[in-house]
Amino acid sequence: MEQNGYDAPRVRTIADLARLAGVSPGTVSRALAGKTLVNPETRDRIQALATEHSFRPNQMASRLRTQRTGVIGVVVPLGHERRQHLSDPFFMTMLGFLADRLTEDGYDLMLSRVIPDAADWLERIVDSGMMDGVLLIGQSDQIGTIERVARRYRPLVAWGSSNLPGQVHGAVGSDNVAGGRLAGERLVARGARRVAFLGDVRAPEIRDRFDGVAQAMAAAGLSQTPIQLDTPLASDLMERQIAAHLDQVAGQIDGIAAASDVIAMTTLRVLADRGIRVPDQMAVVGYDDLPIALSAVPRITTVRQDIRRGANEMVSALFRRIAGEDAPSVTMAPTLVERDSG
Amino acid sequence: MEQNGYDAPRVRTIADLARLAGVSPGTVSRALAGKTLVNPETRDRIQALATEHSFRPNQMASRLRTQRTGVIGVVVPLGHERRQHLSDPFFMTMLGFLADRLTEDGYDLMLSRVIPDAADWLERIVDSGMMDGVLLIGQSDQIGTIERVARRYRPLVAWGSSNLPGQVHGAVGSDNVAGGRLAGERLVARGARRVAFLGDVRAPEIRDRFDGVAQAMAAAGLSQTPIQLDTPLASDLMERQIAAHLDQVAGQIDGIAAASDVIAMTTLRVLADRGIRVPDQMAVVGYDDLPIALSAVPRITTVRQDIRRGANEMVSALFRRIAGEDAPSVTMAPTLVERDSG
DNA sequence: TTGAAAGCGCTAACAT
DNA sequence: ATGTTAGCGCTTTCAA
Repeated sequence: MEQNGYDAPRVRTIADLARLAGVSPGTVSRALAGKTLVNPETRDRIQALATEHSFRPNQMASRLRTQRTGVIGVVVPLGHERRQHLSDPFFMTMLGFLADRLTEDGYDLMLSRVIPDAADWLERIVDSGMMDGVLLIGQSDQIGTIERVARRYRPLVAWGSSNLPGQVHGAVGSDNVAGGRLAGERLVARGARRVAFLGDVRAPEIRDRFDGVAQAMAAAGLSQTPIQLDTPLASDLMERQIAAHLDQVAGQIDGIAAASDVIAMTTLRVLADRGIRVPDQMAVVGYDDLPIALSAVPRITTVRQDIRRGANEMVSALFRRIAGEDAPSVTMAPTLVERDSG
Repeated sequence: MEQNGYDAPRVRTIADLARLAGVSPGTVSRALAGKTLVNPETRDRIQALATEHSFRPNQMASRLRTQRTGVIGVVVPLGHERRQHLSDPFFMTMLGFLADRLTEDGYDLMLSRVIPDAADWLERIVDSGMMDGVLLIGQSDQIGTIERVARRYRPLVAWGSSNLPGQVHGAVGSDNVAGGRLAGERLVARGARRVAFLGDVRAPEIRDRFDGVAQAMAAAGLSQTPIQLDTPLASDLMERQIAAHLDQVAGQIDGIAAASDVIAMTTLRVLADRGIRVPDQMAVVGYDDLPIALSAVPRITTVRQDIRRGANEMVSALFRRIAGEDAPSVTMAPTLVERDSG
């Protein structure tokens, strides 16, 4: 079509198409939306015409009119850990599952990576009029902000804990204390008596994991609390930092609880460099159960969070909230995946 | 504010705010946009009022009016490999860098994961009127479609090769043949004489890498072409498949070129299970240089693609195209990162 | 410097 | 079953 060199003016609007079809814009709108109140014949004719001219209605206009955007905002707030990059495997895995699910349900996904220095970072997002709902991956240290906004903006669900009394925003998360306990118990069962915890406890979920490990140690009658050692998230720094930490506590520990599989994997790497055998001389337990845990040498024993299920729960809760229903917070139980590292 | 229990009706529109300020909507619009043609005093007064009522203009309306969306679409087409999940580390790393850069430049990022079964999947996206430009991560087997759309839709840049004669869409990629050659040369230098290539050559970039490896082998005077072995992308399947492959060619090969670091890492895992020492008995070279390559045991020798730079080049090219300028395709040279696995 | 008014392109009453 | 009309909330001429 349009091979004559005299291009017909491009069909850009419903009005254009209506003129071409000899009907009114309203009819075209109905026909394209597949509504029942149009004569099947006109509907087909209009749809054919639309295809022929590869016409697609302007979404911006449609969304302004219907006040329904078909977009879900997925926001990653980077609080205390500004250096953290979006490519963190946990975020990415979560994001992947969210994208899968939202796409299936016909929603688009708008991604924002925000460093919450402006006090109204979340307001800016929810009040932009650009999305039907917002999903937060991680609450970081922004629970106050999140609660404030959630008080008046319902379709908001966050990944993270829901232990706040009277909490109004929907939260989906796993029980990090229980997860930490699982890790601690495993280390004890493997004969560890003195363990180090690798992770930055300024993040509340990491703090919970640490507490869980400590509880397990105490329950086993070990008087010492775990040695907590910070780890930066950036991968190049992480290895050096972990190496420095481990050299410092060399000989004093026989077990390591890592706050994530990424940390665990880097730890294995550092231990291998030092000729320390895992798990014989040092038991290592990870957290998350990302695919890399399975490909590491040795395979990483880890506390599994069901990220796919988490993503699905988040989306389901959000949809319920968009529909005006209530959606309770959900806390999932972590499980221990026993492999070879500890 | 609004603590009296009689909430003032929420200020939702510019008209609301105008009424409150005793000016016209036009003036509010100008004031909020910080335009110069408003009296500084009225401007400040209006801005203060907006802050007080935490008013934020509706983006949908603004964008419809200005015909500028501030949104860049990032699209991952999953062609021949439908099972591939968005959480593929390469995609995710790329996405992370793109998000960083786009956020910096004040754009929002709309993510679509499409399975291109409908012939007009890309048209649907670019004609939605929802974005100012589109970035494609990977061309999959959709070059035809991409070219067709790019012919009339300029702001389109894809990650991938640009070897098509007369290619009209902008492409940013690395030279996969050269990369494959690098891998092959390294294996030869390490004493490998008979190598296997692990990767699915139906993807054009993987095919190029295979060809590069083959070229290197030939240049070294080795008559045998590499044995090509398919690998599924799903992580659980991948390990079993690789194990089966390697058992089948056991004893016949002394080097492995992996199409990605993920494949390389899984390969190391399988070799460790079989007690095959790397690199002494088997040299392994990866591709991409993802963070995991550095944490693997042993550290993976790999062909590095500068993903961060790639992301930046893509965005820069896209912005130039949005501005109506021309942006040539760019091909980056891969480099060899020598580590321990091969 | 500000106001009035005309749309951006679409949809949904309402009317026919 | 289809047409007419009035907006969605904003920006931007044009006029004052």
